Amino acid sequence: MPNRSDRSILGRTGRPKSEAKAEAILNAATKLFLAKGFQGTSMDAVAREAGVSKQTVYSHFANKETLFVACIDAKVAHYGFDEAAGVDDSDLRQALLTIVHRFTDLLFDSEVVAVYRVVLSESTGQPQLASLFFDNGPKRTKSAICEFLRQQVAKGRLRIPKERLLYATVQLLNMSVGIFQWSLLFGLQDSVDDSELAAHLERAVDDFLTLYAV
Amino acid sequence: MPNRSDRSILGRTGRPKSEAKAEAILNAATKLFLAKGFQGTSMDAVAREAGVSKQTVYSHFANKETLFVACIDAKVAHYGFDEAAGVDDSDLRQALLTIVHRFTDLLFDSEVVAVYRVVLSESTGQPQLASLFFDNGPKRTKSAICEFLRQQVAKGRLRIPKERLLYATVQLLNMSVGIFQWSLLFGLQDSVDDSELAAHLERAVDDFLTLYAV
DNA sequence: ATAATACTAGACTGTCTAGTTCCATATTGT
DNA sequence: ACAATATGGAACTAGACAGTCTAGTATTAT
Repeated sequence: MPNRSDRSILGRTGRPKSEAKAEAILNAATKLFLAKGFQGTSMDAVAREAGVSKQTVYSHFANKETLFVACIDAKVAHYGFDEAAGVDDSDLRQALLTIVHRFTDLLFDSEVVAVYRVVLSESTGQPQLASLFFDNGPKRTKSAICEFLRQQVAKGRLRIPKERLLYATVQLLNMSVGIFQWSLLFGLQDSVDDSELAAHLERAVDDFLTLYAV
Repeated sequence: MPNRSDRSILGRTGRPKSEAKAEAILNAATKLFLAKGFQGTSMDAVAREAGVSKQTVYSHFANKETLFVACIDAKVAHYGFDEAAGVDDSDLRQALLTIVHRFTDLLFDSEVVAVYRVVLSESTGQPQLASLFFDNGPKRTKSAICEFLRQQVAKGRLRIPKERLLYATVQLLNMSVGIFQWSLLFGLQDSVDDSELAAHLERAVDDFLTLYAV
């Protein structure tokens, strides 16, 4: 793993590593890992897809596992969800609708679905991978939305006991995903009908408000 | 696949296939598939684990895929969930609690978690596998519980519009699984604390009753 | 220019894999 | 007894894989 960002070391000479190649490798590997899984992807295929020699792959990433973790890491960082903070909350119902729409847009994105699948299948052999994904993905999302709910409680618009804030957050999200997430994960459908989803989310938010609105 | 149940063919002679060996192969394969996934399991390993020659494995199951599907099929058949029908419903809240407890007991069973994981990871390459699992597993569970709710509506104890019965069923189940299922699937924890789960399920059922009780 | 490093192209090792085939032996129905 | 089939054990094919190595070429800082 000391193969990357040696650029910063002073007194370094010779031809520098190409960031462009590193990125090409990462993109190629991500594409293959998400499509074919960890074991289904060979380093030769990564090199071929990246238009690079295998040696170069190993020069940037120590081994297959390192490369895999780097791919997941990059994807998780890319799909951030800290946007619940900036939602206009003048109308609470509308704000919640916006939030759950953003949430499902993220969760039902085909690439995110693929990440879920591949992380799940490799999480037995690599427990730290699951933490890496979970802590930087779902957990951050949950925290952001939980914080929004806490603010609404503080503003006197929701009635949620402090010790139930996390429960209520998960409840809102679980009600929002409905049956869609499993259908997508299992590949039984490859996209969600927009109007069907919108109707579903309205019910979920209304039920949530029934439980917690002041 | 014409390798099995040739027993029924009339005029058959010679040494019959051993059902015991077939079962040993199935058990060994199931164990390995659930622990190491489809690609992570070799037919040699299955033969070794079953205490049987590879030839015998191929004599009972045409190929690796057939064997895999047979394993999933057997597991799904074993973990049936048609028990919602027989629940004593004199006390509705208690009946719902019993049902969601049975549901989570099933869903959080370590072997069921392993089946979810392996089916998910192989569902891209084998879409019919996902259907096999989904139709005979989660879908049957959902139907059983949906039917129970329908009866309670008929008895005038719940108020759920007919077109929302499925929505309400999924809602109850999604609220019940909470964050536990993901933690288990990702291997972040390997069991659920009983009292924590019990408290969670009480809240879920109470919320459900708040929404739908007459 | 020179030294240091990155990169390509490919050969190569050692290991694993699925699937097939051969043959000797075991077990069964007729 | 006999024919038919199952089984064990092992060899074999044909190929994939991760990772290493070499040798030549390209690029860069000094």
